[in-house]
Amino acid sequence: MTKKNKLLRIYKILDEYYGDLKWWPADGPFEVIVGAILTQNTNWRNVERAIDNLRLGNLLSPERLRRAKDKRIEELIKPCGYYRVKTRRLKTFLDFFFDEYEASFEAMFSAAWGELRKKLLMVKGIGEETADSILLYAGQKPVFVVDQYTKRLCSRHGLIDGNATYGEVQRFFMERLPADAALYNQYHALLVNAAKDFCKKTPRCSSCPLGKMAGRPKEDWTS
DNA sequence: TGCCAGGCCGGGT
DNA sequence: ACCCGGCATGGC
Repeated sequence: MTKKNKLLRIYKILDEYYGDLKWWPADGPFEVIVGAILTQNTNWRNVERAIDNLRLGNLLSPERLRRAKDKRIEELIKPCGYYRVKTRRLKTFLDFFFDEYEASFEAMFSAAWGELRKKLLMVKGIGEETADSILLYAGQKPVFVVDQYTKRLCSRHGLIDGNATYGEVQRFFMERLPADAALYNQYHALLVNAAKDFCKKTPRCSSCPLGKMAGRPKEDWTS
């Protein structure tokens, strides 16, 4: 079996198990980006509260959020933690967004995504995962997103080395899968769900839909 | 009750 | 090139 087919087979198993997870389905790009920043090292549940507060405060637009006082934003996003640094990161992104693209998402996403990725990484508060989440989930660019869940599930299943870097894990997927944003979107969501359900510190491998794959030697998966 | 959650930065080796 | 402390709230 080819490398590509093995990752697609994992995908198929998880996709049939979970169905279409529809991460960030109909929210506009701005809400996606706000969520990507607010969820840094934070439970999504708490992020939902913060975003709801921003919406109720009528601040879920680039123009209004940019004008809002830091103190007001801090109060609204408090539930998701790190509220001072995250307020600063939202404002810093907005400065970039207005200065470089005149607050146009179409302009921002029109360039080649590799160039946009480099620019996003220069924005204070946007690292690799946040940049890639913006590219994939807000811009529908074919960029595979990696997080702690992805790394843990992959290393538990012998797909990657436990101390592989972000770029190494990302390349592992992107070299073996077609460059398809819809596929990457669903795949990442599936990996996160599977890791949460079966791949915690006390794993539940017996009920994992990938159970038959667990514990196999690495060569079994990457050859 | 402590540990963890969809990271990132800055300063130190 | 890594390694670490700081950032902060809510859930189990």
